[in-house]
Amino acid sequence: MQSAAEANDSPLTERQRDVLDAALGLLVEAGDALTMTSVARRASCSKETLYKWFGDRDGLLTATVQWQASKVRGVTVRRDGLDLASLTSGLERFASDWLRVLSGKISVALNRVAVSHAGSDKRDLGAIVLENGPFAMARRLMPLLEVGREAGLLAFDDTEEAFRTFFGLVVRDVQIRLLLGDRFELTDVAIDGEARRATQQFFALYGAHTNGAA
Amino acid sequence: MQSAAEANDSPLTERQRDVLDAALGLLVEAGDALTMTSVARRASCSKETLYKWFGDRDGLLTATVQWQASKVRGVTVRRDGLDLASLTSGLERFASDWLRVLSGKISVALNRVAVSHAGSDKRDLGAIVLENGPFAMARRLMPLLEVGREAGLLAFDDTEEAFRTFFGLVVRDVQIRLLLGDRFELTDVAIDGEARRATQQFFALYGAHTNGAA
DNA sequence: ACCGAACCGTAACGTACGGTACGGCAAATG
DNA sequence: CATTTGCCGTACCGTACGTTACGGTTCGGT
Repeated sequence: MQSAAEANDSPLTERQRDVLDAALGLLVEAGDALTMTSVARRASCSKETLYKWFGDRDGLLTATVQWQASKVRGVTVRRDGLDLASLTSGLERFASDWLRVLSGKISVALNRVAVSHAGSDKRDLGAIVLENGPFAMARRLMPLLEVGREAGLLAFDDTEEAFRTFFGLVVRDVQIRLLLGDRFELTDVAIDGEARRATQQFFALYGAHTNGAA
Repeated sequence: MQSAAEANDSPLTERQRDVLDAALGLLVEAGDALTMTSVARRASCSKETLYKWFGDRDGLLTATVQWQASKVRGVTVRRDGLDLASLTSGLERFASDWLRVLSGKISVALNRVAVSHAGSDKRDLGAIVLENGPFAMARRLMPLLEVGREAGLLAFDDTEEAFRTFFGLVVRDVQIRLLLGDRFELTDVAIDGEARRATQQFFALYGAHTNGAA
């Protein structure tokens, strides 16, 4: 019974990607009420095919989450600019993009289902979301922070510590409130404002010109 | 069919509180896999009684969450001290208590189930957790911040804005990582350290002696 | 033209669980 | 003591859903 569900690194066919997109849409609309029947109907495929391709319901969910994760990649940060202005704009763009993704319906739906299944002993969706969420953000941002430090613009001892503070300044209570269903209005201009504020506060805490102690 | 589930302000009997404690324990252990049968067995009561007391499964979950929420109340903040030292220690104790609650198994379990049911159109557990979580923290902390401002120790325009920044500095990525199942080690001394760091950073951003602009 | 693989649509199966009904018992109530 | 009340234990019902099975169709290969 070694289906495509276990070899999750096998390239997806066009049809399979369409099926996963259907599952994704359904996940956003219905949340955890996602049923195999509804996915089959939405994707115009048979349940037998779903089971052949993804093994079981958990495999389908995992493949869906990974499929979405594979889409988000590629927001790379250029580290060619070493002056204060480009570092600032880099951090601001980072915070802005992050908040935009975070407050999107897809992200909220994915985090919801991952949190729901976090205690389970089956395939861990939480680890996938964690890996492609906060951890991915850390992997992309920490090099930028270190470049800023080497350029004498930032001062900190622990890079991860600095990143986590930036995370806190950017996200604050937005994510948990969204996950808990709080109706939240985050326009694009508000997001840009939040990004600017967070970046400014981060410089106030870790900028080399102020106080170097964390 | 107006049972105790609808009049949620009716005082609970000792037996009912025991039942809710059993449900709480089961929620921590099994998460959303909590079944009416398992609660009845754990609490040594009949399912019929559960339905008579709480209406339905959702009512039981709601009552359980509210029961836990009613326990946490009472961490009031004294605002009698107006000097820097007492404000600092007040903020530190606040952050410390908050992180301790946040990283506890019960809080994680409750937030998990609330997030899971957030999209539902039934009784909104998310609103309850939100009300007794971040919002309760805001209601308790914001007066303290304003007292600090009136004493000339803090400088900010928007109290809620200042609170949310404090929230971000304290919680950072801890809660979302816990909810997503990340194995996390947070000893008591680490929590106290986090609280001190967050408070210090908050003063660096909003202390009246540094820069008054947010 | 023929074959087999892949897949669609749907029906069917098994089970878990929410919700209900009922018999018995123990304590309060009179 | 008789009666009512409240609750336990358990059996039961209905349904939703994961999973499987199967007949029919399309399509690429030979």
